[in-house]
Amino acid sequence: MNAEKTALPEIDIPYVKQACSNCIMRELCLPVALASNVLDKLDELVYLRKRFKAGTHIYHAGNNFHYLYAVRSGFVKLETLNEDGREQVTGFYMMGEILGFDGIATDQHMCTAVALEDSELCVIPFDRIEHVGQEMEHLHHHFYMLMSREIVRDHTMMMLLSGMQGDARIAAFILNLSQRFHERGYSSYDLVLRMKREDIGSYLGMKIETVSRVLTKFRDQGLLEVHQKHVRILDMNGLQKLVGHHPCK
Amino acid sequence: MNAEKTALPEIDIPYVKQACSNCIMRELCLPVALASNVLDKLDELVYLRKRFKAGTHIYHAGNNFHYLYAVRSGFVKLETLNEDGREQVTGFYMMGEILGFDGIATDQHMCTAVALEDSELCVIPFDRIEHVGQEMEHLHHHFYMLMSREIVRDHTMMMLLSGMQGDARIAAFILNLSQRFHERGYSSYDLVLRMKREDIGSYLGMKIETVSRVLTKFRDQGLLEVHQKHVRILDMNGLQKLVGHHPCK
DNA sequence: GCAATTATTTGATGTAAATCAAATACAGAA
DNA sequence: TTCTGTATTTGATTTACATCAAATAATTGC
Repeated sequence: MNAEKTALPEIDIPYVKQACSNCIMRELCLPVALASNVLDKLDELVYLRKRFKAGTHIYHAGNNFHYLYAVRSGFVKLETLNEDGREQVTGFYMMGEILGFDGIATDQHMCTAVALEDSELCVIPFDRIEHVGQEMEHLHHHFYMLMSREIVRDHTMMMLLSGMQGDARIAAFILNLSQRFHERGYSSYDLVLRMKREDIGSYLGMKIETVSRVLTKFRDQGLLEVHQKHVRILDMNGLQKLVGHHPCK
Repeated sequence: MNAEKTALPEIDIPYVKQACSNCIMRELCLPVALASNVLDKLDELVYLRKRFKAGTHIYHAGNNFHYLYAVRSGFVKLETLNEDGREQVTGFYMMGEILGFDGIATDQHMCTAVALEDSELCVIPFDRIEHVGQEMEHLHHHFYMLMSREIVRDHTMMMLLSGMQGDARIAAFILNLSQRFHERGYSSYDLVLRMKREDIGSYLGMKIETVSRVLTKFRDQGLLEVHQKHVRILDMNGLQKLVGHHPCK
């Protein structure tokens, strides 16, 4: 099966046994209140780590669905195939976040996941999650929660796309990244945008020229400092105002 | 707790015990390959039906999360609260579809669900789903599937919002409704739009004037027949071309 | 039934952002 | 280093859509 070439056979090549119990990302990634005997069980579920070089695919639209992927380090973009074949970015994932939920519906991945930089992901065989016994039952709750969170996030994104204009979209995007970095213990003021302007544009529904212009404008207004992929937030409040303060259609 | 007033206490007033095993919507709603003894179990899980008058709320953003709702008849819209307090429609649900997944993430509903016409919903206590025993384990798979489907649908919506312009959005919206009606055994050519133009506009990210103009244009082009809420598709192919044929930004 | 309210359509005008085009900056290879 | 391709920025023009405004149609209440 052609579609399988990328994801499956490679899985057993560069792998390291990885214990969730020792993982610094556990709090964010699988923050189940786990007794230590349950943690051992979890280690059996998440049984390998895999490295992906920048630009390589984690899975392709059409691949059979087997795994969820937890980002340990790096940055991943999700692209959904449009009716007419062109791709659009529908999400970005950073450390501690889990991707792959798009595959459960039809047992085939509906999107393509691409590493934006060299990344390390934990590979979680989904059928093991589904067949955990009674003692691991609250693991189901955790995955329901993760999926619900993704649904809520997508709704927020839909609102942003249908209700806000360029300035507000970029502001919301920057603030969202800022918060996610902050939650992970990084500065909420100094961000590195791992994706290209093109990806940002695709995600936010605007052309790269517009993305560029808005960023320049924000710089001129003293909201941001921009040096290619590095962005420093100078006026967090100003950005928030742009999002909340009726810059809508 | 004020937020609870709407959803909870009312739940036990006008209720009818409803057996999934006899429900005509089961195929679409909970199409688990069920042995009949398992079906009995299911009947215990989905234990009541409730009527909602047009315009009434099924749940409010902020309500504590307890139930999922399966639409038996009628039409429901989902609204998400924006940063600045205004609401935007993020989904429509018709018979056989399940809503409420937005509540799992934080144990509070993040959106508001409103009946667009007199509707009848099956109320599914979510904690029962989560605590089904081994013999009902594949029910988890089914709910994972439903949630994944919602995620995929939202991604499609994001693509539509960020990548297509007015004409294509409306075309995609009509075709989507058409298909969903068709799957339920209704005509895919004669549709009744239960929602207002305003809701359509909110959902598709355009002003009602634009929605109206596009519909008029489609009528003039011979793609549709429009009589207020009733829409008849005259040229399915033409609509599909509009969606697929690069009418994108 | 009629009046009052609400929803929808149609028209004229303004604007945000796409498009077209070209310059500049940056990154990797020879 | 210089060359080559890619990414980003900046400018001029066009366009899709929002906005403003008003007419028409459909609902709702009395």
